[in-house]
Amino acid sequence: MAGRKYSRQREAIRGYLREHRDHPTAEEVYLRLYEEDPHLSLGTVYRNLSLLENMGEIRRIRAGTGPDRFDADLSPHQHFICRSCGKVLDMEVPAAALMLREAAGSFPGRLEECAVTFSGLCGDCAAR
Amino acid sequence: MAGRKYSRQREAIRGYLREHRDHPTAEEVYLRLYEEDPHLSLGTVYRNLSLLENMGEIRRIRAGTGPDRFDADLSPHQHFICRSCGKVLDMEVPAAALMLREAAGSFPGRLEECAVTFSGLCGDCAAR
DNA sequence: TTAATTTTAGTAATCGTTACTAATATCAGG
DNA sequence: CCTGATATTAGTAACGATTACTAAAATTAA
Repeated sequence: MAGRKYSRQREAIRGYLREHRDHPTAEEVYLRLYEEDPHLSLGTVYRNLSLLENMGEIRRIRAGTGPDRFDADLSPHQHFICRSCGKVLDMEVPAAALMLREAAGSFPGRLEECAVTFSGLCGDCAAR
Repeated sequence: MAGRKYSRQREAIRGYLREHRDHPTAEEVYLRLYEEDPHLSLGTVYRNLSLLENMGEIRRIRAGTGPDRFDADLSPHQHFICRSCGKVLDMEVPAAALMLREAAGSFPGRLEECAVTFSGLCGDCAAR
């Protein structure tokens, strides 16, 4: 598999993301796994998150501001980021697929990706 | 108008963005205006771009990777970023408005913005 | 003209992330 | 089980984009 070797650290990162679907940042993953492995390095977390992304095992969510977040849920969905509390919520917006098709039709190149990110106030924050 | 004073620098930045619709970065704006005003500071450009954004006069485009870009075109449209040459193109995707309405309908908070960014290869880069 | 307030230039600091390097871990072949 | 080639790591330094700081200069209302 392309000269890739097993790594305990990568396995832990992969496992953490599969169990925690709250879109953690690299640092959040690091802090949590550091508790069980005090020799873990932040750079290792960043490197493996990028690796897992390239392998197609996880998705990177580029929050408007602040650090990137990561998601092991590969099903087609979008994200909402609350501008007040920073929470990231999953969104199901079927029209997104339609939009990609509509855009790809008239585009004179290769349209590969489409990042959709909603923002505003989440239910909790809007209640105030 | 909210205790804001005139500034020659801000006027130059506003003017540059209105005349150049190629989605320049803060540094590109700085380098170009620096030629006419060798005392201009990069921090001043960043500060005024954020100010103009908050005043609703320009839009900030968060490119996937790399620095933010700015756009004085406030009409509803989306952007495409070429992953090969970095060029930013305007896109007209009517379904985007539909998507926002669809999402807002079932959302239990206040859905304010919807950032859509396409990526892939532009026409020129795809030709190779 | 004056005085309050905003803005600036210049620089330092911050944040998220990537790059570097020597040491360690994995793993295929003998 | 060794052994060597290669991948991976920890730790730290460096990086790019942006923001924060501060004293000086510009704007503006009275």
